Amino acid sequence: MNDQAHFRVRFAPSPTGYLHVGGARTALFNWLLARQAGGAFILRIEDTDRLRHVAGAEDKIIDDLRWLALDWDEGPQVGGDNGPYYQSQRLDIYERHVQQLLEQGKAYYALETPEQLDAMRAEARKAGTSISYRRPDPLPTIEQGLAAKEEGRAVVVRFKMPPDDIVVRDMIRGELVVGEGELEDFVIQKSDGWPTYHLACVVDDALMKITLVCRGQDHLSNTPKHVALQRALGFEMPRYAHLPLIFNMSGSKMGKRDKHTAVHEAAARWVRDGKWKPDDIAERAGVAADAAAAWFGDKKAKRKPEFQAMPVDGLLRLADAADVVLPEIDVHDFRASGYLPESLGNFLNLLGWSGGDDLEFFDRGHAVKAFSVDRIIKSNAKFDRDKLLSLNKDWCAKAPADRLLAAFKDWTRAAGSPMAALDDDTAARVLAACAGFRTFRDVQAKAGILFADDADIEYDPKAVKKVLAKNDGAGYATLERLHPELETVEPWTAEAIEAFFNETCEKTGAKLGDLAQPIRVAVAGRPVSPAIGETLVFLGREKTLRRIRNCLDGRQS
RNA sequence: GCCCCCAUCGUCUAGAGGCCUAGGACACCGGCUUUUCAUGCCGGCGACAGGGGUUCGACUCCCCUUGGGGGCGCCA
Repeated sequence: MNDQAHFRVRFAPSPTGYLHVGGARTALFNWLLARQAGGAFILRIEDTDRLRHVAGAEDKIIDDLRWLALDWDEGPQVGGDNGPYYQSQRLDIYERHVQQLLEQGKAYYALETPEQLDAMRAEARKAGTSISYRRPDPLPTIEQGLAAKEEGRAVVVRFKMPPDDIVVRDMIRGELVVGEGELEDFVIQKSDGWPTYHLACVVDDALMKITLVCRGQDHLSNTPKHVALQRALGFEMPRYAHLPLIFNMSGSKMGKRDKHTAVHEAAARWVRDGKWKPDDIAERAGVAADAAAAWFGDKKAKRKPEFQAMPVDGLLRLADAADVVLPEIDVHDFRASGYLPESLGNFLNLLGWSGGDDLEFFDRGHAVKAFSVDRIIKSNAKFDRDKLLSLNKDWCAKAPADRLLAAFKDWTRAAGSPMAALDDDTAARVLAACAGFRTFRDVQAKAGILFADDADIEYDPKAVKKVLAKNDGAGYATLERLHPELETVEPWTAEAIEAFFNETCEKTGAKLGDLAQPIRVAVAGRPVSPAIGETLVFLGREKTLRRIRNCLDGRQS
């Protein structure tokens, strides 16, 4: 019991953008561990990189964690006894520890210039070794370091790596031994006085009494450094669990670059097909015309930094205009695409962990009970969106109606869908009429046009040809015939409308599709919509008749 | 280049020496249901990276090769 009360884990994101799915998985696993043990889950913002910091990113991360229902016991917004929880507010703490190491001779001021460091690295590479920094002999004294600082030179503090073997016990990977001389003296304080990740992380984990550090495997190689620091500072060593990484299906890293690449490929294709001119693209993306011309005429341009730096809103406008669905990378992207947090959480739970049974569809409650570190998988995983899509479909199908409705309303508002204005009852009926959808975007695609302005209808030429124009305009003839009859259908309900269609079929010997499809194309512009009765009810009689009329009036000979 | 980690269907994974004719899910293919698109139901295709050991017996243990990944920053 006491043991459980002392169980403390943390999630420590760096505010350089939205919450990445990999980070979300790490957060989830930590949360699961904490809830299961009855321990504490701490959120700490690692904002020690002033250059890469993105304004407002921490709030976005916090928002996405909340959306995923991963609540924390200590951290931003909730406080706690071990704060502050922003590293940028803990500089005095780090300074104190750096001074301590300095005074004890366990760290020293290092005066090398970037050029000297580069030279050392090149030399090490040639010599076939991975340690490049050579400790100066004799070491600069504290006085010398201070004096150099006075002169305005860039001075950092390096940790003096002790000549010991370091053993890290990882709960997932087992024992990891790093021998003497395999680690170099790394920087613990930058020349601007801010701590590096290694120092800040070790100090905070200790002061925040973290008992288990569960993080991405990309930190595995750093861990021996952390252990050495802990020893030097007299800290207790937490337990470690390094999670496998998550990649794209192609095996590439899931990064925000993927979005740029997707847009670039689409835009370049459109330029090639003559659909767009670089000038149009420049305008939409809000960039200089010559830049756009250079980017989209050049296959390799997508790798250029100027292109990668393209502003996000411009990117989104482009993607929207080009009908490109950007690959989802961040939690935020999945929100925008109309996924349920339940299914994203469920899916992430399955990446790098398995319950050992065939159960794949489960809620958080089950996850808390079933989760365990020894069932975490060692190998990296690929993020299969198809599987997520399928899982989301199942979650939508099984979610309680009120829960689904609430999530749907959130989404319509965020997505700026015309369905955002619907009352609850209608929205619920739309959801029911689209049953079988995979994401809310599917609902939008199927029924959104019914609630949009008439002018927003884009008639799909293929559908018009096949359903309306074919056979000497048989479909148009059907519209002419049904239009007046639809005026008299009473009441205007799905049942009555369906009954009307069925009766007409019986009378004329037509098949339902012969009647419903022309109507569907006329009112939706495409051969896809909910069942014909519901479709027309959502539209209302007036709009139905008007759209059919408009369609007939706009008929091309 | 150096150090480290990993390795079962296309993908996520089950498998802790005989339960394996290697199981499930997604994807894919075929069929059925269906007023469109979906959904749903039924069936099918499909893997132990290669080579050496250890053992009466290896997907399971060991070694090598190959492949994938990470680290080697005044990024985290």
